[in-house]
Amino acid sequence: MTGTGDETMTIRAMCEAFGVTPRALRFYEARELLFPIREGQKRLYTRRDRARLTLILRGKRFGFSLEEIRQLLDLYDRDDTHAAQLHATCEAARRRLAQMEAQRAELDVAIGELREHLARGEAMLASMYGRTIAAA
Amino acid sequence: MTGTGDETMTIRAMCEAFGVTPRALRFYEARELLFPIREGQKRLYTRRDRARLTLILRGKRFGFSLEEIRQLLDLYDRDDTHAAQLHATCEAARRRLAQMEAQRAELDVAIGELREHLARGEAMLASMYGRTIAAA
DNA sequence: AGTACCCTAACGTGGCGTCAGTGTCC
DNA sequence: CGGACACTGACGCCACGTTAGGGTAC
Repeated sequence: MTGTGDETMTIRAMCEAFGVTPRALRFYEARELLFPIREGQKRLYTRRDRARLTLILRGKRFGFSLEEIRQLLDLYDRDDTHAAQLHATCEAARRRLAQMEAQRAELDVAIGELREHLARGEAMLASMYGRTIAAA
Repeated sequence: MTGTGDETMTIRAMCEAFGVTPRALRFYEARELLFPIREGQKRLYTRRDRARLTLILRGKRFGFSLEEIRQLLDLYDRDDTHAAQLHATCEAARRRLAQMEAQRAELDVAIGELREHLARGEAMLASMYGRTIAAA
């Protein structure tokens, strides 16, 4: 057994379970997103840390900053009914969703432009080298 | 007259013409993307700098790093026929395009997931507050 | 003398990666 | 004694923003 027999996990076990690096977990702790207990110097991650990390990684996939995620997690802790927390999370999600949709629109434009530029560039190359490449 | 009467521009004029900050122009110079001449301490930007800045900003919209842009600009300078440069640029464009398409796909997935989460969250809020909000 | 513009130098941002050096356990 | 793991700084990355402090020209 790596641990003491209870439900805590070492940093290594956490990394394997969640697919993150030790550096990332320490970083989240420095930013006050995780609060592992200490056994001597070593960190031990509890169920609570695991739940928080799940939410952290989900938030990251949606493009929330760690600071935003921290604030939502804090709300979650302070709110027993989770009503206010849920409300705030939905608001944040709506704002973030709008950003992501705007970002997708910009990305679509950029992709379209780059495709055009690329087509023109390849056409120029073809005309420079003769028609040998045009068929490829 | 601000300048010496030739075709150079001050940093201020460049910023207004291209919609960038002085800090950005100095930064591009530090990274060797621009080479304005000096009149005393002041920078004077030539036609060449303007042409390069146009390409820099275009490259940035496509998500190229400044280092990648610098390499392409350097090729452009060293290659009189621009054949090799055009070839390299097209290769870089193809790679970048693939990245952007992958990013778009990920973004689509994330948007879909976030919409689902949001819908569930709003449904929970509605059930908590009764049906008063559900119709809104 | 003010003020409008220019300059350099250097730190801050976000999310970690990557050493460097030390400690602990087996 | 070696090796695997842990730890704490602290600097590096990218593309600048933002002071801080000083010069120069009108």
